[in-house]
Amino acid sequence: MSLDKTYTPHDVEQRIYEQWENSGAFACGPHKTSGGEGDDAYTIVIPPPNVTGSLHMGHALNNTLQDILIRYNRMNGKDTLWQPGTDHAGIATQMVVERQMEAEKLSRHDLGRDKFIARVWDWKAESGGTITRQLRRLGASCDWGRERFTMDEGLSTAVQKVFVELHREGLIYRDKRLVNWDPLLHTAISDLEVENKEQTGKMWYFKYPVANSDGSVRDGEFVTVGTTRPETMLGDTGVAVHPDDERYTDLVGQNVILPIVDRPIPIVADEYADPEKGSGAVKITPAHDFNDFEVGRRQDLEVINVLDHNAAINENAPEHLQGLDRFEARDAIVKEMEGLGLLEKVEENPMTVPYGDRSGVVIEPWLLDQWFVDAKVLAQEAIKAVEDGRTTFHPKQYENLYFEWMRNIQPWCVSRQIWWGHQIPAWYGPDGHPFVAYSEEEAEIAARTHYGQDVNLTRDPDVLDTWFSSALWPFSTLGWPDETPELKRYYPTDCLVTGFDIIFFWVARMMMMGLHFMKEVPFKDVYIHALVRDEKGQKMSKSKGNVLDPLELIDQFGADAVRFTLTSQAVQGRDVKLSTSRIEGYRNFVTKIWNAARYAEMNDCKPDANFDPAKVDLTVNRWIIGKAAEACAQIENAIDAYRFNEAADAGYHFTWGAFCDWYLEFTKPILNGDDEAAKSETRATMAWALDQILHMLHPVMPYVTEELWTQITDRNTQLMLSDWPKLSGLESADAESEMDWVVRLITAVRQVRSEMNVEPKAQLTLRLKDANAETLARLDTHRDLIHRLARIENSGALDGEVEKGSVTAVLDEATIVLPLAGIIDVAAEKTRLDKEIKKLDPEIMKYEKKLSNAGFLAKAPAEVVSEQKERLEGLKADRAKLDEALARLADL
RNA sequence: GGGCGCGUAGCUCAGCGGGAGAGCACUCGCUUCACACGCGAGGGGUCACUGGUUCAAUCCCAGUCGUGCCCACCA
Repeated sequence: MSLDKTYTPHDVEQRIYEQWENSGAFACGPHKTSGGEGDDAYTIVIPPPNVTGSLHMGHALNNTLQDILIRYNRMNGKDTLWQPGTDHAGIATQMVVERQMEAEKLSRHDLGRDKFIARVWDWKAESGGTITRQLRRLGASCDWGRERFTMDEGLSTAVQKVFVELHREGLIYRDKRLVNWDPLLHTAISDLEVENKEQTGKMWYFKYPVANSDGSVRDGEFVTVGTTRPETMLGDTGVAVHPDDERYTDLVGQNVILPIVDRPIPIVADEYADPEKGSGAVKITPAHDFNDFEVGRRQDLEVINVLDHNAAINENAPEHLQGLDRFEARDAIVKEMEGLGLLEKVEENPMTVPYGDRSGVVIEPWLLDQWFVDAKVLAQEAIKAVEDGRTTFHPKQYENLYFEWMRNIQPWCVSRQIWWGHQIPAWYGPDGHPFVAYSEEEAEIAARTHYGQDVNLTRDPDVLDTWFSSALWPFSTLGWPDETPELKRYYPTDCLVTGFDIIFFWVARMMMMGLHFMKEVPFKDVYIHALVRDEKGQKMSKSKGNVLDPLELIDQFGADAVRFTLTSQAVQGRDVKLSTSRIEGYRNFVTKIWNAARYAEMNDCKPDANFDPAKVDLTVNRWIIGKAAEACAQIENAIDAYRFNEAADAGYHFTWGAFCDWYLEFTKPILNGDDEAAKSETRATMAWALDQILHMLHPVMPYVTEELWTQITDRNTQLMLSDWPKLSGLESADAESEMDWVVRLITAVRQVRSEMNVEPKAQLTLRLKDANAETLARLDTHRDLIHRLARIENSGALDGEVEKGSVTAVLDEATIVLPLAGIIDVAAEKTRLDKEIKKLDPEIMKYEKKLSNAGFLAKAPAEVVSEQKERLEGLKADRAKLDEALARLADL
């Protein structure tokens, strides 16, 4: 079998993936690699994508990084579990299905709850597999046999148990308070689901007439209040002034008449009113403003709700305004106030307006009975766990973000007035008393005890916030509340890989729930990666329509190229901006690897099981082995520190810069020669080095490496299950310095050739002047490859004078002499030398200045001083040789 | 109003107390027996600005300007 001339990812990827998956290679369990015992577990739970979703760039980055960690640890002998699954995404999914039904002119209420939910399940069955198929295309090595869905039976049991237990502990409670109401979706949402947007709005100043004690209006006496939402004035039940505000001292305790409504409302003294702002008096609308609600509680004000669930004016308002939409009502009220002569002024006002992140409409604070989680209590241990390092964030600075939010955490409103989700396990008696229980039967028993007789119970129609079930993901997917072997083995998980945008939504809540129910952190490390943004630096989102499709890129360039690009960009704390040219560049890298493998194959370089990299003779071979060891260590260190870009870099540079650019060229003379022993060692070394490359790059580029692994050998194994290289100790300093010299010699000759416009085909003579014995020995050892790569036909030491018409270059103690009589272009050579000198002189001055600085000599570490001295001497010697060369040139 | 981050080659970005780097783009030269998705050579940067610490600052500190994001109940 021989390798195809070109690598076509499209043909290969699907086949390879099926082979992996069908062989059971993804499955967890202590049966993995050939060498590893698999004693240590390594676990990652996938951030479950929305079941409605399809793969976007953020997923691609997120899952590429997880796959790197998983594949790397799997190769290192760990029993790895990458737990996959999807999220039911309550509101998002319900919206998708409702939108579909709109085409049939159906609402969910036409169907009824049961039928609607059945329809969502149908939809999930039909298109719920999209994203997991797409993750497969990316190459994700998840244990698909363990795939979970947040509304699976087992996970639903976990949700129920958590709700019931937290309720019994008093950490979930029902409360009537203002919540963020989405008037389009008709549900409450949590604080986090509200997006505050900067806008320029208006501030209207209304005059409220002051009333006499008998209720009549005092002529010409008003209290001015400002508002950005005039429609809420219909629900005003008070006006607050600061207790120390002397302007209003006399009015406290009296009433104003609320215009339009003609209701007397009290003027109260409350520190909430800021004398500095506006008139110093503020209207209080407890039913429609979070602050006002608090003031109302303190001041015992009436709470009058004037909006219905659509945020239209309801029956508590004057008849002529009822039924108007909130914004229509706003206009109408302003107009009416103006007509009454009670509009003092209107100002432009910069403000932040709350929008629902799903619906995109303005959110209304609305008074409702809802279920709340006492996050303040649960946060305590979660804060501690990060403080004491049981869980560590990478990069570390995200811990601040976490702390800040956790320390100021608010009660978490978890009930949602939608149908798709986990229905809250609460039943109400006739008087509305709630019974939280595992089943209706249990609730009935509790009710019987409570009421002393059988009563009819009604189940709470609400469902839980989607993030409630996501918060349990690290243990619910492992079987909790059952004490499964998996739970014991894989919890706590090792690393959570996610974007900073869901630290609050998800990470924080997993920490709270994990610690509360498992008594252990859900993950030891949290790796926060950057967001993949669009070219304007904006977050990609479906609603903005600026989403790039990773699948198209995979089609175009292959999954490996896309993965490598994302990895090379995955720098801690910096956003990823994708450019096609970059992906193209790494697609070329994939091709390069392929071609290198083809070359090895053509030269009969087959892996030899008996090859021992510690026992090779030839310097070139020891050199590439040492380089492989270095690269491998760099990759290990990089992955261990979650510096993915550095891992990608190290692999790239070793493969292309060392192996392809130099090693394959270095060894051509050997492979074409007739020294059988050298040939055989070199073949084995090349095959070995290529093997190391396949291993090292596998976590990032699984497909091409696996394909080559299976194609270039007849070993019946999978690369993904083979052992990570253990190369420490194979580094070779002497081979390194020797080959480095060869590289510099060749480069120097090439430079001269290029700048002198020497005919590319011309074979030159090379002489080394003033070369020491070691240098001459090196020339001798590597003569063949030097001749080949620098196009030299004859080389050796130069004993006499440099002959006229030679070009020279400096290489350590020696001078490279290239007799170019007849070819040399004097002017060009002078230009070249001048250029060199121009580069050197400022350098020399810099070091001279530094070394003449007494402070430097006295305070800098000795090794720094001597190093700088050496550097200066080297530069000076180079400079002297350049002068000599110039002098010789003058003779011509 | 708080908080976090960023400003390094034309573009996208690494690096970071003692010799300025990569990919792409650009220039020149190559059908060199793996690869033109290639090979070789090259041009290009007061490392935003100002001040401080230090023997030494692109790197540490302070401030300024520009820019991005997160949080916040500002009538």
